[in-house]
Amino acid sequence: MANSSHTRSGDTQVSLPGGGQISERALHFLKALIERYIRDGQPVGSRTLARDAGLDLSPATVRNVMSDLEELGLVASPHTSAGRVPTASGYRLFVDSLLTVSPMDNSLLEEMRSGFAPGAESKVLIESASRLLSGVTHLAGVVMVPRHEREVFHQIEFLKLSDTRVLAILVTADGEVHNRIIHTDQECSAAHLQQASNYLTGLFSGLDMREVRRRLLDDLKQTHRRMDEIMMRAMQMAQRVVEGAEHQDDLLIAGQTNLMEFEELANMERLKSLFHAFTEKRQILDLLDRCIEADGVQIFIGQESGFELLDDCSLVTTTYRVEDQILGVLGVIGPTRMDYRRVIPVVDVTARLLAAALRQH
Amino acid sequence: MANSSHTRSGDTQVSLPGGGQISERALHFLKALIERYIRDGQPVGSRTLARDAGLDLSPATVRNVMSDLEELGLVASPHTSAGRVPTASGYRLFVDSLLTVSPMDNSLLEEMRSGFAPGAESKVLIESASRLLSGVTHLAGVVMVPRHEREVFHQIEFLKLSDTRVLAILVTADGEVHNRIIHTDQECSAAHLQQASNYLTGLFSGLDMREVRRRLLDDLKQTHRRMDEIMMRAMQMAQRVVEGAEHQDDLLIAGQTNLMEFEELANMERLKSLFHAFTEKRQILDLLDRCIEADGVQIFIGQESGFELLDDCSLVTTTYRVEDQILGVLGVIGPTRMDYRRVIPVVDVTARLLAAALRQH
DNA sequence: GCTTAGCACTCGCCGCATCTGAGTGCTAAT
DNA sequence: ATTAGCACTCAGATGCGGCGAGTGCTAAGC
Repeated sequence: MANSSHTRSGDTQVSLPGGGQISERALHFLKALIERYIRDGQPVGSRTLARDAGLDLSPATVRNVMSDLEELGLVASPHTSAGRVPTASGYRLFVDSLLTVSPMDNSLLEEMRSGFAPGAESKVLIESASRLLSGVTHLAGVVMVPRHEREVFHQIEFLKLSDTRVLAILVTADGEVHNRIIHTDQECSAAHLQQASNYLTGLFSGLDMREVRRRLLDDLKQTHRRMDEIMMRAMQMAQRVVEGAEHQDDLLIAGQTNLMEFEELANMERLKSLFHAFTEKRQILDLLDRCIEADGVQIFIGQESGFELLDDCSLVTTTYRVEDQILGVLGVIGPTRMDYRRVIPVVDVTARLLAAALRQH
Repeated sequence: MANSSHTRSGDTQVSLPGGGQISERALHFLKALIERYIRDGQPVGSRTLARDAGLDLSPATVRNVMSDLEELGLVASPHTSAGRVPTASGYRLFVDSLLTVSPMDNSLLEEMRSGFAPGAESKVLIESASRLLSGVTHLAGVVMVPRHEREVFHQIEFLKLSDTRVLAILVTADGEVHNRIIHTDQECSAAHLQQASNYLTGLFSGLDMREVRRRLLDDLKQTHRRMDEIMMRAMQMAQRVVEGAEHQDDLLIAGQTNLMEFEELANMERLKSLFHAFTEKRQILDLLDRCIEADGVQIFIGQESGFELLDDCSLVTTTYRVEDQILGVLGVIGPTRMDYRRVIPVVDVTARLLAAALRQH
């Protein structure tokens, strides 16, 4: 066992994150194997790989190398007489150091760019983004919409609907509009409402929602008597609006049905719970939340998501931001066996396009 | 062949919509067969049916009757040595004349009633309805939301966002709020906007949207010069709002994943296209549109929907209305083999509860 | 004249054995 | 270090016999 590694001694050795050593050549084979497996989804045998790798070596040699890769836990064979399949760690290594992302084809870029109607509302833009993601990659596209917390208060307005109902309209700096109907016990005149909205808008305009919420609470507590009654009521109404808009951060998913195409997921049980999670959204949101601080494209492979449902899935995400302010996260969900080379640039570009479109507000 | 019908001559004969004759007893068997089939989804054999029907007849007799039913196209056998399965016409006859809907259990009624938060916004109520439908029946619940056309204009308000952008808020009589951001070439002062909204609200309040749209068009054409410029511009803005709100009639679907439980639909191809139709919504909407004039609970069985995707599905719908005004359609989609006895009252009650909740506006 | 027992028959399904082909690991030769 | 050769493994396809559920028909029974 002193040297079971089938590696030419002259070959460059590379050390693995896991601690092992691996030859350049073995990595080359791993790359070829994964690319092949991504292409047609079937275990790759030594003969095929020998042909694929372009190194003019015999299948027997390849077998030796594959045996090493297996020992390192980078590939596995579903059963004795099948080829090899990448493991999660195999994919990990692949995306981290082997992957050469293909630059994006110009016509596709153009197509994607035209997917965003310029000047549209942010909600529409976000829908476009998720539709594009799923359409172009044939996977499920996800976009987490701006967390309300990070939005900036712009103005608030009250509209009398009837004697006891007031419509509050909260406009944020990015042009988003939130409505809420408030039932009041006391009647408010239009003039009072106007006054209230002017007051609040002056007070909070330009602050982010977290700050607004904080001040609202403080002011309500402290200045209990100093304010006149109308302003007091205005503050109370404002609080209800702001509270109602809490946890507005939502998730848009498109192209879920795309996932039904993949045999590795073609299992009713799994699909059902997956789709269920998609409609519940909560868990997916939590997951995306974890990506929000990261820079650049993030990839979760298989169990890395720490979320059993997505064991056979990968998640490719990135943040989109306007003026260094992170607005949200977008990406795709698909089987671990997805075409990372193509998917990664698409996710990246979508984020940039979305950000650019949002910047126009 | 003069009399191949295995029917006691003393038995009451009933004529069928299709033209044939059938004995009361045969109908009783049909009913038992369908109920059994709905229960456990497997072809029903003569022995089982003999036991089930409670008539103390031998399997042989039952076989004769079943043979008649088959001749009439009410049941079919998947293959020689399987039992019988209801056909679409069988189900049709069943729901039309054999079905005894079970009165709704009180605790369920209570549960459903509490599913509607009193005084909530109509959007929330509609969501509750679709969630309830799918939750209680374990099928997919659909609710078509009020067609904007039929809604009644209540008030309109304009809010200045920036120099060139105005937020238009359209409130309908049922408390629904529609926003739209309008880009204007010319700057509008807050006073002008106030004036405009007063003017328009006075002009259109109480009219239904169809009427509003019509008048808007007429007035814009005819009174071209008689109005001052500000009002003119107000009308133009209003038109853009109303236009934008067109075809707002939308569809809410809940519990799609429930459909994955049924083996008769457990076919990736079919499921995929079904789910696709659910996200596209267009076709389902058209279908529901056809139910809008009907009174009471409507049932489409299998191909009756005229919509290939739903060949193995049934659709149970009813309208919900407030003060004799039809607001929309709701119901469930599920496999033809669904428990109509239970589903029909649920659909019915949901419609009533939703209507009652909406009436509070 | 219905009803029913009896019987031959059909046919899907299950388990079993067999065969094939792809792919492996090992060993010995180059 | 590489490779040809070989024995071996194993999933998947194919074919076969038996079983059981269910049918249709016929003839006997009430």
